[in-house]
Amino acid sequence: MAEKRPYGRLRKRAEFLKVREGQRRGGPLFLMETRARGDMEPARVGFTVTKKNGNAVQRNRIRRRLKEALRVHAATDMVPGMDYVIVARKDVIAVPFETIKVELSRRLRRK
RNA sequence: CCAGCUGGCCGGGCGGCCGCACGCGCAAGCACCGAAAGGUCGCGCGUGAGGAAAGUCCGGGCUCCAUGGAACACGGUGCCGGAUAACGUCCGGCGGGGGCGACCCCAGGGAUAGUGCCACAGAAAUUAUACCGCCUGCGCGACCUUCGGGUCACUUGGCAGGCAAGGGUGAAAGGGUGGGGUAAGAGCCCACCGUGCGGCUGGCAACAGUCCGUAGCAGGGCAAACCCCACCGGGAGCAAAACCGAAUAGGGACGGCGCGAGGGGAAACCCUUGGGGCGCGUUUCAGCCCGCCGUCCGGGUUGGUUGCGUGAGGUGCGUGGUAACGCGCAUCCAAGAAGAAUGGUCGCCACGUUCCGCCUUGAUCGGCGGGGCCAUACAAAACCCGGCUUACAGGCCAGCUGGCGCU
Repeated sequence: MAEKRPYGRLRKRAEFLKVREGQRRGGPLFLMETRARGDMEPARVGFTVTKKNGNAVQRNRIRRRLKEALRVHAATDMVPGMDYVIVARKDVIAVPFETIKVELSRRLRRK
């Protein structure tokens, strides 16, 4: 009842640093870091878009496209008890939206 | 119509579907997360990036800290007057420069307060100077001689002196033009122009003047070189600051148990007291260690809340002012995140661009129809305002200037 959304967000620097200690999954468009917390609470996800990816407008757009793709398509692919950090690369801004959705889903399901 | 100048404005629109943040209303359970503080979950409605939100270059509000005054140091500003909370901003003037003009540009105090710098070229660059040149005299050459000199030549060179007009160098060469003057010249003298100083007139002032007097008058630049003069300036910043407030470690107080010493008692235990322990011979000095439990207090980290948007506020009208702006009245409330909301996707249209065909025209322009492309540029609030600077696809409006044409 309290939790309606199927996943939460990472919001604190300490949480992000924790995930870095976990498993890393490379691939196109972005780097994915994952770590099991050891409980069965809903999955949590965070986005990292560094300054290398452009000015504030471009960084915002990258984060929002990833966020939206995750929400509409890949939310159910995440496993409870896991934390995910998605480190974006510049291509995310130009690639078709469909590509992001497919790639997100594929990488999340990979073990 | 063409070319241009100035000022102002916009910076896509409409609609599906799925979402985000905040506010308000209703609803909600002894619900959930959390140690607490506090937060989360439903439905509806409303609101939700910019002209630069940017760079963080100035100025102010606000917060905390500091603070007796003054001077010095350091930093900043720099024609005058005004506006303002304040400014390095704005407005109106002044001066200088550019443009036919509308108009634009200026880091625009002081270079006889002092110190310093100025490459190359040039004779000389701030105590100015004399290369060529100009002028005078001497001398020299040839001839004659009564040995005193005379005549011719006047060219080249030499020596002594005078000059600063002309040439040449340079970013800059000691006012300019004309005349007098002189061997030749020079403010050496004169007239006019220019300049400095003093006065007068106008202006609050910067400053101006076809006015008067006075000085023969010069000394180029650099003060974003030091400097001088005048004025201004406490420091740090919303990660400011205030409040609420775990565990653990550490601090303090109190109580109990324990430890050492002494005393009492048969013992349990009670009373008094505070020092005691460690090292391998001992003593001294230095060093190190001194427990466990409970309650309370204060500080304080993770965390949370506030700060946080009614303000130097917007709009309209009136009014004072050349203007910046002030005043009065009415009216409106308009983002508030915190790994950071304002989005994703689709459709239609506008706008733009390009191609083709037709019409029109001398040609361009323009009009109509159809197709393709892009779906815009720059750039996203981070406590809040006033500015400056920089970036920007495309477009609109107003006023003005100079041409050309027509009436």
